[in-house]
Amino acid sequence: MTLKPTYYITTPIYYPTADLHIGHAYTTVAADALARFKRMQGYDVLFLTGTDEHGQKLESRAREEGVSPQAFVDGIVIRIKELWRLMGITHDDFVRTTEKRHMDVVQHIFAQVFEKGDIYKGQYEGWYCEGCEGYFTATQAREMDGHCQDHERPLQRLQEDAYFFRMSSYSDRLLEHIRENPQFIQPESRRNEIVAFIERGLEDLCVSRSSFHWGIPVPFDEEHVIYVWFDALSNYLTGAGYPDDLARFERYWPADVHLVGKEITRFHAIIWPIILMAAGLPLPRQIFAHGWLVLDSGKMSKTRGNVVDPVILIEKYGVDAVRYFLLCEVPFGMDGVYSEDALIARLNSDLANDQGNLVHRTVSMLHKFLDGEVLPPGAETELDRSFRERILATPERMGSLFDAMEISKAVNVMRELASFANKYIDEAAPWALAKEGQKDRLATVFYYLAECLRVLAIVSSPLLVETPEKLWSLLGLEGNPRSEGWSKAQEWGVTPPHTRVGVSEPLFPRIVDEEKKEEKKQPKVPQLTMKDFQQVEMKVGTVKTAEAIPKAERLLKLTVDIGDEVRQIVAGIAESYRPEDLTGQQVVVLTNLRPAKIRGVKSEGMVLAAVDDGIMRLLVPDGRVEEGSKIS
RNA sequence: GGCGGCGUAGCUCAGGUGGUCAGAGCAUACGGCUCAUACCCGUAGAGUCGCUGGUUCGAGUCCAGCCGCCGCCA
Repeated sequence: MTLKPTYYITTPIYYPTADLHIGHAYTTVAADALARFKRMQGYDVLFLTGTDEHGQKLESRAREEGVSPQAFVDGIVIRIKELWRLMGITHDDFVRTTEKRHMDVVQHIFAQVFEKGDIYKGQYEGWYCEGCEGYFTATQAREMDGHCQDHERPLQRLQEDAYFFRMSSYSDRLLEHIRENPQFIQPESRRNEIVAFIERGLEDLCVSRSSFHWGIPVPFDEEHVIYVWFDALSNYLTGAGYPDDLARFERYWPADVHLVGKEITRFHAIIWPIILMAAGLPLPRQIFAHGWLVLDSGKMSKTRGNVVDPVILIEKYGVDAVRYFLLCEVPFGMDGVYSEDALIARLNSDLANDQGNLVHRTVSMLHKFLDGEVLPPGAETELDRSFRERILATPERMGSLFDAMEISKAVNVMRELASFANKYIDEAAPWALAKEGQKDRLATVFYYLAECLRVLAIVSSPLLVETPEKLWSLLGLEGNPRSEGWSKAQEWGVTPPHTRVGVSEPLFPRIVDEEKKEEKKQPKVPQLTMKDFQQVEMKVGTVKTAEAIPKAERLLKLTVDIGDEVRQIVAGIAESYRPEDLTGQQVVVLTNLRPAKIRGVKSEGMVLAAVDDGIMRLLVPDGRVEEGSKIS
């Protein structure tokens, strides 16, 4: 019997009329990150997702396809589960509303609320369109001028028997609950909307339909199926074992958070709590409405053909890049803009340049300077101390941000640590330490860096699914970062001294946009004035001696007579000219170039040559001229 | 139409209760480094803080009006 605290988190259950897009993936990845974080913190997590498989729309979609509704959804659900597998989603249960266990729950609740008197049979009256097979509200009917545009026919006033849920009598209780529990509906703007909505007064809700049959039958009246939202919302109870497995149910219920898209806040923040109150069950602790991933090209829709398929993105960029983008790009409850360019920018700047390169340069240097071994650290300097404090503060800062649902900010804290580590490397300058033979300092710096990478592996584990483990084994550590536990990231000195690191390969390859690369290759050439040009001094010279420079395939060391002096010049022409052919050759020399050492060889000028596809051709005067002749 | 929110550097956005609040990241430019995935580190922006009035010694920060965008209104 475990005494672990529990954490129950849910996603909405998705409507399987078509494959899911990046927006669905966003919700689920966010929930997954939170679930993973809570597990690492030691919570007994129940992470639930699923599919909402009933309703008229599905019934008619299946009819269009010429298959049964069940066969139709079965096909799509397989693909949804495959998507979650691809994205590394770690749900503990997956509720399909067509499962018997769920249908039993819904009928159980419905009957219970009916017996209590909060569901009653009445007459539904409204504006009906035969083409739409649906009712419109009075407001909608007025706006439509009593006429359905889609089907070009007048709305009919229809009446039918239906069951109603007495929501009206719960509005005060619900309002009170919302006011007393500010965390109940988040973010605040959504809560205000909900409060405003309730304050206008709640009507009873029609919770049965008889115009179609693809749904869960009202237990005592086979003519009617239960309203889809009543059906769908109850999945949160099904997943927790209600009502048969009471031990499980009491352990996990009430849910800690229902993560939902902002478009379905109302169902979760009004209908669902009232269903629970009517059924005598505790309310969930929080409904969190997140924003949307909006396309820069406008709203995502099937008809526009701009639906973003997460599977394709994962194939192109890898699951961790896609997850990172989703988690980092959409802040707390706000909308975020999706574009492939934005994803690439994020991947390159954050993952490849900052974090991936940090790992790669650290491990490469460990091999180069310390033979791949993490040695015990020596004395701690001020620089080391601030680095250590920064490392150890990271998990806690990230943790409290996760708890506040500020996932993107938590991601940022992680990024800041990588950035700080890069700065630490620059300031510690291990290459200089190696040159000076400061072995003790070197050992300390790399021990600190190893610890930093260890912590990064742990704190990135809720966000990413492949890279943290790769990093872990690269660091030569035992086990894997996920099972380390969050608190291990707050401990110092966990890396055993003398650990040997593996061979590094870039964790996140940069995505290079070929077009942009071309642009960079050919920068705009600035226009020079005559005055600019007159600053350049070029003279004709004659090569006196020429010899190869050892270990430098392209370079030749020349001595060139430029009239009043003989200069030593290193020229990158060895691939096109043999030294022995150059003696006596006249060349053009840039003589007022600042002297430089190239491969340790002094060079006082530059020999001009044309380059054609790698072939060098020396610029020579068209006829012999005096050494030192100026070029103008 | 009613209620609510937003409009700040090229881009994405931070900026309790009015007075170092004119900022961060990305992008760009320049400088540095050379361990590294042309990477990293440092420095740089004058952006009328949507517009117009007002309150105030002083307003992105409060008030009014206007313009534009968005959310909720079963």
